[in-house]
Amino acid sequence: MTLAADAKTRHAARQLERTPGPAASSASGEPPARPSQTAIAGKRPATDKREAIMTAALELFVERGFFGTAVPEIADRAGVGAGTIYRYFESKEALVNAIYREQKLAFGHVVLADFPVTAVTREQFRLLWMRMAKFATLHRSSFVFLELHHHARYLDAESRAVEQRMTALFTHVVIGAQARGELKPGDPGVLMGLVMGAFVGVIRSCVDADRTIGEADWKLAEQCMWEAVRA
Amino acid sequence: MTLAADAKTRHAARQLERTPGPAASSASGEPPARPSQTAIAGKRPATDKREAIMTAALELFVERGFFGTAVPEIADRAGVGAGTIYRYFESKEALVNAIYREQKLAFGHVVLADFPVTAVTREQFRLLWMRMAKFATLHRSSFVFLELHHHARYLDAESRAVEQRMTALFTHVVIGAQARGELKPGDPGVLMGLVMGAFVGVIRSCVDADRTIGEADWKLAEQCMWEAVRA
DNA sequence: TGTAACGGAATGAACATTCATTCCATTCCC
DNA sequence: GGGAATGGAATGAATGTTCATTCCGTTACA
Repeated sequence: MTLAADAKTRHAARQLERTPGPAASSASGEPPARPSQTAIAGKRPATDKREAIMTAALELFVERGFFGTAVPEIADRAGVGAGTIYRYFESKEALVNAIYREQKLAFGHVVLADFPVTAVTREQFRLLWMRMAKFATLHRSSFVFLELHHHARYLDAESRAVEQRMTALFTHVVIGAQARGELKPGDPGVLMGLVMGAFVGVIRSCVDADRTIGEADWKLAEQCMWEAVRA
Repeated sequence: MTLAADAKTRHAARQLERTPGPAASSASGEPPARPSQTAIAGKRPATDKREAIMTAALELFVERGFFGTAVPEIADRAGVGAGTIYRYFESKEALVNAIYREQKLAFGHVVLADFPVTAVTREQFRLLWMRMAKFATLHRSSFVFLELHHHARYLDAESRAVEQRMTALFTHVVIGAQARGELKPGDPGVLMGLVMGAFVGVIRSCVDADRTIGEADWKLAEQCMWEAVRA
């Protein structure tokens, strides 16, 4: 079990990508015709509008929620016409799904890149926590966005799959560590919920108090949560 | 400091109620004329419609979110006409605020009633956790609702005040315990965020996995989180 | 000049809220 | 006691607004 878990995690970051199964790529991501794509090099890619739209939408979804945000508002903030959004995304729903996947994968890559599969659990835990902290600090709204849309009904199957793959990876790490007697026994889901929830709770407490989270806060919290889950 | 905290908590549950300050009672809660109210005794109160509306709305807000829920949907589920809702609530926004306050106060009463101010922190912690668990188990959607709307922009000043009063109470307990050397030092907000977040995380992990949370899960989680915050 | 990208007014659907009407428990009058 | 009158509660079709999406005239580029 332990070995399986480690093997599963070795190329963890890579495994988050879409499974190349049947009917996998048509879902709802891309518009009928993606603009320009023109030059192999040079020409600044026309995708900077796509990015502007995604950035604006992400911010607004965080501020007001999905249904609370009007598409023309997104267009305004992105500095494009309302119609332009539909050149890049099939619908508002496709847009939120594209953002979700992009951010979830970005999070996965930051957190899981070169994961030290052979290290002791104490070090793995510290690394995971601190990488999550780094991501959450650098991309605060992205992190809040992911939390907010964690299980929204407008997420499609592919977006849910990205989430599930990530959860599965963590679960294997936890089960392995439990088997080695380095983590408390008990339902792995509960332990992970505890840790992830606590992490979110720290961010939320600081957002609420309009305070920034310092390195010291993160270290304190990390120490606390390690003591929470260690065997 | 310790004494202040204890004194502040002695009648904790009572302190959550609205401060009778100026301009406090006109906000947006009640309809122009509350129906019937007819008999001093006997006659079943016409408020069962009000309750039906609030119950239906709470469920739908949890399922679909505030903006994702249409008022006629609420009316349908409550078994009343759409117009009836406006006899009891000034607007959709007033409705969600009424629900928020009701549930937040209910939570506060369950958790803080007869709080043992003189007990050692270990026991206070266990009691708080287990009472929260009780509330969350008995009123799952109420708890999810409170989490979901924690900082929604459509909450009015009074609703936010209810939330703040509760946070303030907890903060005093934490600061007192820290002063006595029973909890880890550090920003009380971070410690509270850690614990509350972890609590929510456990619930979420179980909702996600479509699993019910047993007494054993709650005890494990409680033990974990005590070890997280104890000095 | 021709082609593709763009903007933003136009469109139709869905929404929150209103209001003219119905319903019914109670009161009043004989 | 019985029948008519009363008025507040309830209703749901109607209303005006807002929204996601489309459409087409304009712009930018090759």
